[in-house]
Amino acid sequence: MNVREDWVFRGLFHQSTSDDLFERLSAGGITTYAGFDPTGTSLHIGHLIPVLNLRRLQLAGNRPIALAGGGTGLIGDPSFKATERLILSDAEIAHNIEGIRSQLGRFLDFGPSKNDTTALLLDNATWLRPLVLTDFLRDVGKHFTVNQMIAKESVKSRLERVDVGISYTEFSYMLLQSYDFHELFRRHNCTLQIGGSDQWGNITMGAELVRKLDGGSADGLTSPLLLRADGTKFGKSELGDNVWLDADMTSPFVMHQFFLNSDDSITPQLLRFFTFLDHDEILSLDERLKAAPQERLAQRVLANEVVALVHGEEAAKAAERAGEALFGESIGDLDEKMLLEVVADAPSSTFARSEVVEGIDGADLLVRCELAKSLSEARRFLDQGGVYVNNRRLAADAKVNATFLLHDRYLVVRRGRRSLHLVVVG
RNA sequence: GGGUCGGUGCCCGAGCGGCCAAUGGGAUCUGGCUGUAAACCAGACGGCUUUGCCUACGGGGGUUCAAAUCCCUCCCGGCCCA
Repeated sequence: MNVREDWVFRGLFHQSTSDDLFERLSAGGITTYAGFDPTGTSLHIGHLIPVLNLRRLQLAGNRPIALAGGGTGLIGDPSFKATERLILSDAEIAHNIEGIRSQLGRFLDFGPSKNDTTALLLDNATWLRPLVLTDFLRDVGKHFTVNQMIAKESVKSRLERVDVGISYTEFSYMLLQSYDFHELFRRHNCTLQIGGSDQWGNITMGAELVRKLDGGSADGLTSPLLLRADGTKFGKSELGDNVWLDADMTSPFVMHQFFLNSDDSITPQLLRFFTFLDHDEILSLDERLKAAPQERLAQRVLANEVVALVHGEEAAKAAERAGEALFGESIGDLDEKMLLEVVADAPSSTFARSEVVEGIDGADLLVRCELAKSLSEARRFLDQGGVYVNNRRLAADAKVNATFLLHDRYLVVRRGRRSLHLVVVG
């Protein structure tokens, strides 16, 4: 497999420390690592990029190492961050690593392999925590000059900001990440670190440390950071939440919708970053996107591919069906199982049958479903025609009674385009 | 500590005795258009028992028929002096 061709095609290549790195990766046998901050119990789609890149390299015959930052997570990476990071407790970090561990197995092959490409998951707490400060300063610190450290772009903003500054703790972060590279080189003959372009400074320092401390040769390879058309960070849902890989935190349906709604401008790049589709297929989707953008074929394929990758084929199909039902045909035609699937992510509440039989005022219903903060607001929504029951617009003066019930016990209340609430009659 | 300018709705920011629930911009929300989009257009944007009433313009007190607007005081922030 020609790794260079693939990475260049996909736009995954930003910078590397060596001209023949791709050729060596194509030949296989290189051990590569990428680090993950255990700041949450789950990875999100932003983390997925380096994970999938590790997978790409594994498929090309190299060994990937996913390094959980159980040690560095105690410090916090200051790179391009505006303010000092919150420090997590030992217990939180240990808990988070457990969550991440189970997710990585979906993407990297940890099983035994003939040519030694078995993935590893390591935690840098293993070697960072036992470090003795004086030894570390003498053996490692000596190889860095503060001059080069303060010259790094990644900490520049923090050094310039007298109001927040940067603590000595965070300033030390780059030494620890460099030390990781040295340990991985020493323990596993790991000679390559990959990451986003914001990690370039940290990566090259690590490669340098490997040379100085071990006399070895180590490389770095970075990918461009993924940005949306408006220049903001990619990966947040409409509500501003991260899109998590954990199905309990972000349902497959929501993730599917997230990718389905991708901007035309960024979709070709997403197809390259987040899927394993071959080049011809991606090019033909690019064409289709240009020729018939309203079909959104590229977005559909993207959404299905990513959800299938993260949650499996079945989940991807179900998410697609759910979306079609919710936005396409009348929701009243759905069978009960499908109905519940479509609204699975919506909050729900239970009403007594008697009050539904009596009839509920539209404004009251909205407030009780927490779709309006006050009766005044609820009336506004009704007057503006922004309220729907079972996907049918509710007249401002209408009462909702038993004739509205689906399957004799459900009401799907919607305010505007996307705020849903399920009422279950008990 | 002295002086001075300021603290207005989610944010910015007008208003400087009645016509102020308070101009304008942004954010947000709803509708229209559309591709479950962007852009654009329209409307809404304190609460309520909604042709009216109540609570609001840093806190408290006062003047007045009437205060976000004037006075006193306290708290907080900027700037200048010490």
